Amino acid sequence: MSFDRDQVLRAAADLLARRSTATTEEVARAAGISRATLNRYFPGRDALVRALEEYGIAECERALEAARPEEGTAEEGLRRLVRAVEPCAGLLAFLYSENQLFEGEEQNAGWSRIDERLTGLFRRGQESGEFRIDLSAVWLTEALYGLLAAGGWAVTEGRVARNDISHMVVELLLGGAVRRDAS
Amino acid sequence: MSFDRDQVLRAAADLLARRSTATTEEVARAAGISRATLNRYFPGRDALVRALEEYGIAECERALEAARPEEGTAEEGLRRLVRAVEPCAGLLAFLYSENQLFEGEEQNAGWSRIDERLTGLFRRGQESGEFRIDLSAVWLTEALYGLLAAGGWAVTEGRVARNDISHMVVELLLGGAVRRDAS
DNA sequence: CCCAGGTGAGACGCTAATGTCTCACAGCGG
DNA sequence: CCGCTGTGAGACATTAGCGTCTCACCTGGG
Repeated sequence: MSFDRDQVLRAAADLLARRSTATTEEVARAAGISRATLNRYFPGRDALVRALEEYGIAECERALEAARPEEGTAEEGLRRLVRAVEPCAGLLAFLYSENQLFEGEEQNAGWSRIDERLTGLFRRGQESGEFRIDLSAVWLTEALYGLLAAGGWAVTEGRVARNDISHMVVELLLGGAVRRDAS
Repeated sequence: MSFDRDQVLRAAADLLARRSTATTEEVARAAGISRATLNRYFPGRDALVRALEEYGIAECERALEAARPEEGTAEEGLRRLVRAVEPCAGLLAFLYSENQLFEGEEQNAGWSRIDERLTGLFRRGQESGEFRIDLSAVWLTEALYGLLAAGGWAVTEGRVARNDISHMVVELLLGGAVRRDAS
């Protein structure tokens, strides 16, 4: 059985998204390889987490690529983006909470790129008059992460249906809870 | 120096809200007591986390008590509630992510009470016509937790100002990002 | 002053998780 | 058939964190 790095990363992401404290032994078993092999390719748990970070960043950038958030209205861009990024909400939730631990170290530059792109989307919406300006673009970005993570966890706990996440997140983020008659 | 349970819990909450993986040694030092004493009163890290859970639940219930979410419009209730609960956003973020780990065990009954009360608030808003009904009350509750946690983390990372959290959370939750002319 | 209770400092052993190493074996190309 | 390469299984040492214990010390009440 030969080693498939991407398949291992996907299995690890699946497991760690559900149980962030899983041991490397469990990760290896979930990936169908031995602990020795896992350590050969990812020397240390940190290396695995870093690799997962790269994987998550790549997924996000693929989603950004597919969603083209700078085309059309900002609202349309955001809708496309959330729909594209929703499949990896669980992984994002894991990385989001994991990031809170890397206190001293500077975070991966990939996140900065993604942050900037998201913040840029919200800022564009503000400048075009679509989005309100009393909520900063930085906060809207942060809120998007938070809602995606909340959605991912709510799904794993069975509180909301997986298929609803995308709708729930984007509708709340855009429109809020208050009911309005006209669109 | 005599033992002050509440002061220890507050110090532990402060520290663990920032670094959820802090060792018991660090917690003891932050609380100004020795590891031995910490272990005398909280036998095991689990016991400490459980005590923090009780503490957080009590804080939430105090906030609920003070905010009286069932009085006035649902929107007013929510505004009062967020303002009252915001001071412990960091602790809530810690407990929120910690809860993801207690897979098998049933969660503390206190959370269920709080969940129900929050869900009840959102449901009341839906029934009175204030809140939209295409976002389930359960999801709105979950989103409130997620936004509070995101706000808490954003503050510890210096992305948004502490004083803005309450406004940011409640405005986004109620009104969303889309700009509207009339109130 | 003396005593009792509580606390801090530190040593000790235990456990889980990890990283490393060895060895056998299977697949594969010569 | 033979050697090479990569993998799995398991043993092993190491480490960090935890829980416990002992003992000295301090402090407050009698």
